Amino acid sequence: MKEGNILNQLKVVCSLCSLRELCLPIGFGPAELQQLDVLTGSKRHVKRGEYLYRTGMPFASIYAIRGGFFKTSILHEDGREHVTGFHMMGDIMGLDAISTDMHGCDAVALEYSEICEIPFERLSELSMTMPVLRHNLHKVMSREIAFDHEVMLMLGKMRAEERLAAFLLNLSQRFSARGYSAASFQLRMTREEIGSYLGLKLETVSRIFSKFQDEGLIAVQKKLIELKDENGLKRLLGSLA
Amino acid sequence: MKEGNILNQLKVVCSLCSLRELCLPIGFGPAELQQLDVLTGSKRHVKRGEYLYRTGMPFASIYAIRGGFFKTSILHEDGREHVTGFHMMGDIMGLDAISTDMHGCDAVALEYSEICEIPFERLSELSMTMPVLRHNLHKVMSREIAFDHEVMLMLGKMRAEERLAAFLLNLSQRFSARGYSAASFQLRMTREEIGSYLGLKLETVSRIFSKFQDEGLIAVQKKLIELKDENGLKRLLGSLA
DNA sequence: CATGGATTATGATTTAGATCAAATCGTTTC
DNA sequence: GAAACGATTTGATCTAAATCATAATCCATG
Repeated sequence: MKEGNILNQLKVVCSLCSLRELCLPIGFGPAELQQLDVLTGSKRHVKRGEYLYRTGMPFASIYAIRGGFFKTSILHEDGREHVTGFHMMGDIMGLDAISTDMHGCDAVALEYSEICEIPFERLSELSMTMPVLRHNLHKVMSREIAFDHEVMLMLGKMRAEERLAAFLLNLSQRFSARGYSAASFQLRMTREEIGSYLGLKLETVSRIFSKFQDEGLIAVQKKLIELKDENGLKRLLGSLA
Repeated sequence: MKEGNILNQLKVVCSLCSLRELCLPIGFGPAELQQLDVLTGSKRHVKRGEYLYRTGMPFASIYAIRGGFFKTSILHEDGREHVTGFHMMGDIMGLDAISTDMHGCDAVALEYSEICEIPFERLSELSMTMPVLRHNLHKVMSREIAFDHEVMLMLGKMRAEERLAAFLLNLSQRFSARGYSAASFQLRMTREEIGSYLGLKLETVSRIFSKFQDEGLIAVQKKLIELKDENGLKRLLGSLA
């Protein structure tokens, strides 16, 4: 890792740019940064409720979230909708579309959001000459695969309470990694959307929030969640029976 | 798509090599094929029950299955195991490990298998100068992400019978794509492993196999499955209620 | 700021699938 | 080839979460 020191210096340089720091984590030289600027030129904002892309639309770009909150969901033939993920600042969306050249899910903003559009073909070409960029792209895709496997474990093996605990802890950890409070945050999605993501019904989500509150694990006020006993939630997760 | 004709010719050239055709789908020139041969030099065989890799082992290579059958699974703290996938000839395993430089799941051979080990760093470097290889690598990773989302929909929204139907149709389709019979195949995994993958108990899997048989949808003889009414299974999948 | 449509909370009842239990079938081992 | 073990099938019972139902609350918009 001879590059280590240089990378650490650059970390400071690009600390203000969420894309560089979070999406395609740091490690570029000044010349490379210029190229990246060209790449990430196209910024867009998406209003609450607006679709960033829809199933079936031709794929050309992936999207890095600069700020805001999204959900992605797939639609089954019979009309059932399943929320496949919630995405926040620094996350990259649209990676699932590369294989088919067509978006395979819908992406909706759950609040006013700003994204930057990254033409995938250009990114791929750039990655040719920029080993760090290439590595980061692979890392981002790989992380999504690994995370999806965790979600499968959750959907396939956990009980409702465990799913909710895992969900809250994951949200907390992600907010925390972005510099926001780990203990207190605003939910951007409805109980129904949480339920859809976790394979539960909204009533079950609501009931368990109430139960967690009664047990002193969290405090719920509509969409504001406070984690009162993080370890309690973790214990709930790790234990059998 | 000016490359189209060339690619089609090459398709024939490498039609005998499962790796080239299926894993990193076709599109290489003769010179590039030589380089690929260097890359894919390391072949290994894995006996039934043997681990190809385990959670926590350092990541260096991804693995292309030349023949045989694998399952991958993750272990929860409390001992619960969840099967995250079944993998056959042409599939690539280990992509989830790139992000952490460490394998995040176990890969076990369910029958005698042959794999070829692809040092990821070298593949990544090669992809620098071989646009088609680069594109295919991205496609393979993207396909896994998209497929995982389908699995989430299955685990989160489908009833037990629908999951089994989806599972059987997916297996059938994959065998078919590899030149085997779509209508008749041998299961390599136990009812318990199917259950683990689908978020069901082995008794439920067994009961539904029996039910499907009674309804004339399939014929089951231990591990040999015959799809008697593919459309019936598809109907089961697409319908509400 | 009033009105109507979402969203949430909570209770009563139902049900799909889990759990518990036992018998059968297969296959590996000694 | 008998013993032992694992895998499968099938039945009876139980339970976690779904469904149905109602009320309360929120909040979006004219």
